[in-house]
Amino acid sequence: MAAPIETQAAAELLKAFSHPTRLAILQELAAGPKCVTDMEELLPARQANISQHLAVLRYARLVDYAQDGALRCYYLCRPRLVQDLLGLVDRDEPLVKRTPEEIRADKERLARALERASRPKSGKRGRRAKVSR
Amino acid sequence: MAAPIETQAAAELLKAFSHPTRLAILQELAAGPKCVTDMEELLPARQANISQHLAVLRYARLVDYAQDGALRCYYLCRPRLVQDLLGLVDRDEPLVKRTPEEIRADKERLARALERASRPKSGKRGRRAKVSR
DNA sequence: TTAGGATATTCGGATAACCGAATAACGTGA
DNA sequence: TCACGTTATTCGGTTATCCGAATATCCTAA
Repeated sequence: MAAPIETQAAAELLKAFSHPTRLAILQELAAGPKCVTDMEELLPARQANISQHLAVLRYARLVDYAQDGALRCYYLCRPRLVQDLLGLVDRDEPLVKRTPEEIRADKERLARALERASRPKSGKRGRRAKVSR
Repeated sequence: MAAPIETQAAAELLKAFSHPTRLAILQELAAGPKCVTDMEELLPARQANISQHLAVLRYARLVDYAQDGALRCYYLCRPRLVQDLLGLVDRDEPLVKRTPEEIRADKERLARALERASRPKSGKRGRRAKVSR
């Protein structure tokens, strides 16, 4: 069974993504490093505001910067994560619709599986479970 | 060049994910359909609150329910999206660190690429661009 | 039809997010 | 050093989110 994710941390990370301006910034940075003035002309937001959002993204460890003279060139410090996530929200999946019957069947199937997992008594093929690690 | 995503809509979608309780709910639903009382005993939250979060998830079209008597069995109506996203935030990527020199090189490379793309004068293989509908 | 279980909604107060304006901090070239 | 360009931070008002409490709605069995 998949280990439950750390919802607190994960939610904080996702919150950093959950703003149109921040998404736009990440999108721009996915195309290449940029400094704040670059972004000012690419986005419908002002300098201070962009800086504020960059602070949020920095805190979430999604971006970092390299100082180049008076400029700060921002870049994605977890590019895979950002690109994959942008890709995910971009694609659209057809909505699933389920009937009560399907749900019942699904629940029963799950219940049986849990049964089996919690009571592996009928051990043909000995006790030597290969521990997952 | 990748089309820019609809940041407004995408941010709204991501906002639905950005709460620990909602993430936990989605995680539970990823394991199988559940009704509210099921979740009450799985999560550290009360009925009304869970219902409120479910309303948010419903509005974001992440979950739907099938009525079964007095019960409402909730399920993921975009299971791929939810599972992939949960998978993404779970894995951790080493943080990239860049030097100003790398950044400069990166910017130059990008600039040259844009040059090439915007000035495709040297047209061997004629003008017949296949228009994308 | 009514009681009771399951779920949703409304309300209100607390907290957090957001953003513009002003200003601070920093780096560079003169 | 100084002025200026670039970016960050602080402040304050507005709006949004969150959650408990109370209550409403819906369903079913008796």
